Amino acid sequence: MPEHWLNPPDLAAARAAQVALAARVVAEDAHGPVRLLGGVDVSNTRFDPENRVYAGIVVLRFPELEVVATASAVRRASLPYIPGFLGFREVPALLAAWEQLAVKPDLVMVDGHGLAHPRGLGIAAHLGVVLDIPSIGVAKSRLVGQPEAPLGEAPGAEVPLAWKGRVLGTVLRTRQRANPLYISVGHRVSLAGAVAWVKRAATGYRLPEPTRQAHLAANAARRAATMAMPPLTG
DNA sequence: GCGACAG
DNA sequence: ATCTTGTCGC
Repeated sequence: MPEHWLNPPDLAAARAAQVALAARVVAEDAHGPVRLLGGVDVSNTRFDPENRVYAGIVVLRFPELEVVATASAVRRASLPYIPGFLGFREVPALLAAWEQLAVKPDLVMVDGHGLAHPRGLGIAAHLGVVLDIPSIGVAKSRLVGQPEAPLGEAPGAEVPLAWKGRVLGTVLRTRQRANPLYISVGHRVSLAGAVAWVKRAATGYRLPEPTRQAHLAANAARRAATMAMPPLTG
């Protein structure tokens, strides 16, 4: 795997890497039975001169949705947050956490977009292709595209997310009176399959359990590290 | 040139 | 993403 797929020298190289990686995305259900669902997320500390990012990964048994494994890792981000280049900022830390995982999941839900990205390589697709594992993008807001029609207010309501005449994902309402989620293919999963998995992992909260638990894990890792820091004196 | 812009 | 407790509404 080319080094610049994770740490490009500049944005031009990052852009080229995304195009190359996007060509490797498999938008079809190419995976075995899913007994273990994974959830990944990253937490940031604001005003941190060191640009540290805390990655959290959780593994849940399906269909029970009980957490059976957790892992976390801290890395210094090589880039600030730039819309469209989130993967380069968070994937390295996620890979470090992945290595710490005692048991690997059969499919992972990522906090962010997959194919619903300007170059078809949101963080979910980025992570999926680099690890070559089934992945799904579960974003809380849109990056590109617009809903093709008004979204129903009932949980389960969904509408295609279109951009430039193409359907890149699905806008899905998982909870009444809560903003919808933006689901898209990450890798080795079809859009229909991605939406189905998110629904199967829904528990009444806005976020599906894998991503919800990953968010908690990432925050826990950050707080633990922060509280371990020696107090400033003088 | 201007506005939009995952986490 | 993050700063932050209680509070209003379903």
